[in-house]
Amino acid sequence: MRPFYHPQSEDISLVGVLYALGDPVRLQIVQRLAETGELTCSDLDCSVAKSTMSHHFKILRESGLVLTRKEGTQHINTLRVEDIDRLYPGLLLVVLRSPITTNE
Amino acid sequence: MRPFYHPQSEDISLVGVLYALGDPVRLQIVQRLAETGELTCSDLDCSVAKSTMSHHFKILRESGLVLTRKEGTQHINTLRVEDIDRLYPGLLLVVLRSPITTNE
DNA sequence: TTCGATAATTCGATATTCTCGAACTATTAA
DNA sequence: TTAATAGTTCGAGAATATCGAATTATCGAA
Repeated sequence: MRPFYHPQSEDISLVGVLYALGDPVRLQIVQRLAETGELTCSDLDCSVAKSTMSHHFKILRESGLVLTRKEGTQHINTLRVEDIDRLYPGLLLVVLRSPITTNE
Repeated sequence: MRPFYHPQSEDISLVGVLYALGDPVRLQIVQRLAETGELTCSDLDCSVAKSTMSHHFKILRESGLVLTRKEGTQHINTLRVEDIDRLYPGLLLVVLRSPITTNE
């Protein structure tokens, strides 16, 4: 298993972040992360397959929205709140203000 | 040619808007629309095919970001600033604050 | 009216991306 | 070791994007 790629904050692009947010599953992950602080894959009871979930976390990670660290057998995900707030002030507020989308 | 579909403002979803913004060509269109007020397809010198451009405008329209009206042979596009600002206050500011992305 | 010219959409084919289940890797605990 | 848990990677089929060519719509001139 290769180590995770996390972009430097200067390599985070707006379009990449918006792309990552533009999916109902990923948007919900980000909304729950913002509420709870951190989450593992399996904290989310989701309608999609485990492998798909892994793919979604990869996109969130590589867009710069999420930091993933290993702890034992789990991967713990957190929002890169400071980076995103500094680069795109107001964006996370918009995402949080909207009610959690029940998976459509 | 069927008439254009434009969602009612109550049918505009955050994830749909973010999806529409999460593409470099569409993001640039929105940024330019916000600056110039209105644009036709052919106002944009773009690296993508005409048919692809048409597809991008369709996605912007159906997400609720853009209103398209016919005037003679042209289709004039405007941002639905009031709807978006009311539904997702701060979102357009985030998009505008970031420098126009040269088509990557 | 008919013939271009202009503007943009629609169509059909290929290319890219998404989703899934199965197989695999890594870590911990018995 | 072995089994259990957590998550990734792989390969195939489904969905979406992009392109060029054909089509629709409107306007202005012959």
